[in-house]
Amino acid sequence: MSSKSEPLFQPLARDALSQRIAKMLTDAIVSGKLKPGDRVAESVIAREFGVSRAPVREAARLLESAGLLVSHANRGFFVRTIDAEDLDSLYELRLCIEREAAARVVREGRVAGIIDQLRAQIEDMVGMSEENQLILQIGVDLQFHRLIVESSGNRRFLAAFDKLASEIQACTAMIETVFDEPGLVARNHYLIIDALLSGDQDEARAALDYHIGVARETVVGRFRKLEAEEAGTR
Amino acid sequence: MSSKSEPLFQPLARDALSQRIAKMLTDAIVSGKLKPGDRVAESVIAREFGVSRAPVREAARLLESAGLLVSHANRGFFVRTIDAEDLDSLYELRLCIEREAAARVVREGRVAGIIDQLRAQIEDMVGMSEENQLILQIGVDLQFHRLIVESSGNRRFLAAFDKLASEIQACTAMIETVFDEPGLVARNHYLIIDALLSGDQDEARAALDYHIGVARETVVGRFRKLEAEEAGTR
DNA sequence: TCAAGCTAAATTGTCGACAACCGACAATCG
DNA sequence: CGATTGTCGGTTGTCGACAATTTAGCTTGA
Repeated sequence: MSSKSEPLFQPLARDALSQRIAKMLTDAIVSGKLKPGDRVAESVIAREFGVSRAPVREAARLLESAGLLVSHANRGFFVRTIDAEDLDSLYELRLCIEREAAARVVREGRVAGIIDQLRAQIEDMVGMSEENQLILQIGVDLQFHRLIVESSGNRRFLAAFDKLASEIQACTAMIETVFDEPGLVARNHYLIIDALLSGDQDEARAALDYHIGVARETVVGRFRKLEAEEAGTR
Repeated sequence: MSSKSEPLFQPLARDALSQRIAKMLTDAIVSGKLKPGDRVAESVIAREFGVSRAPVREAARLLESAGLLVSHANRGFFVRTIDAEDLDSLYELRLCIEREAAARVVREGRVAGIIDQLRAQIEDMVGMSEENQLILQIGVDLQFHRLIVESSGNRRFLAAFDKLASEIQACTAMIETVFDEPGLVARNHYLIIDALLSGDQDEARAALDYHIGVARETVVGRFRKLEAEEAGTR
């Protein structure tokens, strides 16, 4: 029964420590338990996890290159603070990448291969919006866009997108209500599907210009308001 | 002569070790002393520099996030191998970023502020092309493009560009003659300047589409040939 | 009261050491 | 002779320790 088709055992991930710590820290950040500007002292984290500082440092460097932490020489790591302008820049870069990725998907005729999965993801989003699972919905939302970028076939697009996505996710986690009408946002993704199916590269670009443009305005707008409030209380 | 323009002494960076090691390693890679696929054992490097493994590891992680090294769990670091397709993806991403950056420079009226510096850099390139200083010319070439991206005002554009640029530089260092006519390549940058001065965003985009498109074809083409040769000898 | 200066505690940068692990070669068995 | 198993050198992952630096609290003086 087991010649070679089914390897019976998975490779049993054993990079364990630094990877696991990185994941814990990531979760703490995107879930908001660690807030922007918070200090992340490696010695403290190491004590809490009951490990030495080396793997914590490793994990922190990982999150630094992911853009979730920043490090100041001789002063350690801090949760990255991000201002509205920076977030806006982030969305602009995302737009550049995603519109060309979508165009590429159309150009290389890869739409058919992913259309079912995309539809299913929209359904998921709609379901989550009805249950007010905002955080989860945003996760699937990013997965939807990631799938498009992934099937563009350009590995650099994907790598850049992944980096952006984690930061965007962390930012949106800081905003209480990201969208007024989550259901509408979810269903708007059908417009992207339509554009992809049209087979016209420019139409695909236009669809993403619009879609991401709306998200950009909404999220950055909320963020600006949030900044203004904080400036007031401070 | 030196009130504040030229600070005579640098702040004597005290992150020293890992930073300096990272720079050394980077130079070794972009200059081709370390070739793609080469092993970079932290213990070996540490011995050579006469330091412990910690700062070497730190530096290696830095270069990893810069895309110059890759790490395999429990096996250490290797100089990143890059195939022609990957390089092509790299140029495509670069194009996405740079064309929008240029459009932004025009849109926000920042051309005047950098035009002199851009011209000077072209002159430098021309000079270097006449002295067959190819590696140096490519450095200034990237500086030219970096200046445009920098003055776009989008910090994410710049960060992404810097990451790309180091990889592109490393790749071009592997090719003996990158361009047949370096002087022509240098002077072609005037076309970009003209487009920027036109004040038309689309013209700026088109200029970079063309310019980077040419570089892309040339470099990727050479790289493909290089790959074919290696496949033959292997 | 508050600012500046000083001391002590905490934290980072670096180090050397040890165990776990990988890859290659030698030994063993069929 | 081929394949599996055991062994060995070298490397990485992790640790605890120490010195340099930063931070926080306290004292001092105006």
